[in-house]
Amino acid sequence: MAVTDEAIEKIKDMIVSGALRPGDRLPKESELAADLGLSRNSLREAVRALSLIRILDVRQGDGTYVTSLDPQLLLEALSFVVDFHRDDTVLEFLAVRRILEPAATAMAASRISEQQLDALGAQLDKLGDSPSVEELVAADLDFHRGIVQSSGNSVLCSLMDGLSGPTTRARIWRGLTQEDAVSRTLHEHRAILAALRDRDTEAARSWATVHIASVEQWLRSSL
Amino acid sequence: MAVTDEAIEKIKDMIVSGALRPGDRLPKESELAADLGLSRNSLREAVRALSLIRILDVRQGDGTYVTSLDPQLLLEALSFVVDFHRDDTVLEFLAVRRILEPAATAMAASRISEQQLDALGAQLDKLGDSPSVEELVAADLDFHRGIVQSSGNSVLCSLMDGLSGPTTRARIWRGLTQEDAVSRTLHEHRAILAALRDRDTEAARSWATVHIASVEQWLRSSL
DNA sequence: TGTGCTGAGACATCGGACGTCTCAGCACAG
DNA sequence: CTGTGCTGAGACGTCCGATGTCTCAGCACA
Repeated sequence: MAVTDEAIEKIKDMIVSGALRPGDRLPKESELAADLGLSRNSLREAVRALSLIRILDVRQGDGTYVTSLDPQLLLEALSFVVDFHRDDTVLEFLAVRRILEPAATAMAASRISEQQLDALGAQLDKLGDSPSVEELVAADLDFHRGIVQSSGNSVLCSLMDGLSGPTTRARIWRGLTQEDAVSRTLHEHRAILAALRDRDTEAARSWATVHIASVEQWLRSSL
Repeated sequence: MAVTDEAIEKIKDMIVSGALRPGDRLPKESELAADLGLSRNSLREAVRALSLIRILDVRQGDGTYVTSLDPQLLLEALSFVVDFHRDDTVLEFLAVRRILEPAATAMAASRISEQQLDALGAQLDKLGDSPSVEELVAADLDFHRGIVQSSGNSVLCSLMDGLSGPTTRARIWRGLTQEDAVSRTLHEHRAILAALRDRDTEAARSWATVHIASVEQWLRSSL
């Protein structure tokens, strides 16, 4: 195995074993390189790789630190990966979302706070009836993220964020807005919100399913 | 932004835009470095980072290639990230699995081939009644992977693989095997298989839910 | 025709030099 | 005494050039 790969493993082990804890600072590059028995250049490749997936945080002029290792942070890397997928696998991602989103929405129905409900309502009101594509994409993202956050599972939240990130959604919406989908989407959002307000778990789940399924159906017919 | 980060973005763009396709070979390091306007060392950091998450495949003495970009390959990186999570978030990962696994099992019920069913049955028979921990972990992984593969959604399959990889499962099983969980698990596996044989979507979904929930319950009580 | 050698090309690794950035600590003005 | 601004040490950022190692295509020979 290449020395850089070894270094990646060793740093990983140091963190997993607890020798390095979240927020800890690593020895300076030259020291760490000496400890692990490789050159600074090779070590830097390892550090760079770990920093791309948000394990390490390098601050020029300061030092290198272990990140908080929050699921939220680590799963962010997922969206980077998802960006590489082409249209033919978008459907599969959407199918996964169709499984997760209704479940998350149902979970939220029994846990969401009045405050959150009001925030979601205000957001829908602010959007109006004929938003631009960018506004709609942003609002759609915010709306669903707000709900999933209320599910109380941060892993689930980050996963959904990664799976249906801006890029994916934009790609879908680019075509979708040409139909009557805009008003239907807004209507469905309101229905979901109403179900949440009623604390109606099953209604929330069903509306979320309908919501995703309608997108999926459109996408399937247009590919 | 650092030159290396720019390079990562540029290489990503080249792939996403289609200038570089899966399987394509990149220009040699020195050339690419010159094209992107940075040194070979810095470029190498970018390449290493992208190879860690399976976007690029570097072969010493040959060249650097774009991988197949299969969802399966890319989501492999997920398990690397999951390894960093500590016990307190394992429950959240399990909760996500509790959502996905029943859905995947239900999907498999209507699509799985006779051949696959026989393979799963043979695997269960081979395991016997009192397997070792390692055998059980491996068998458990294989069993569920086999089912999820039959769901026909490769993204779902890779995602599940990443979320409940060897490390996570081993961690859970280490404690779980001390109880009567072994025989109960084997029994549940057989029940799931029977439901699949009957093409009984709902029974399959329910057994899968029960299966995960029992693990979750044990885990929750022992933390 | 098949085997084995060989050299070109590409990645692997290293060590050192220099630039840039951050932060703590000191000096000075208010 | 307090707050501002400078300054220098330390750490990361970047680059260069040299050398080692590996892969593969192509040639020579049996």
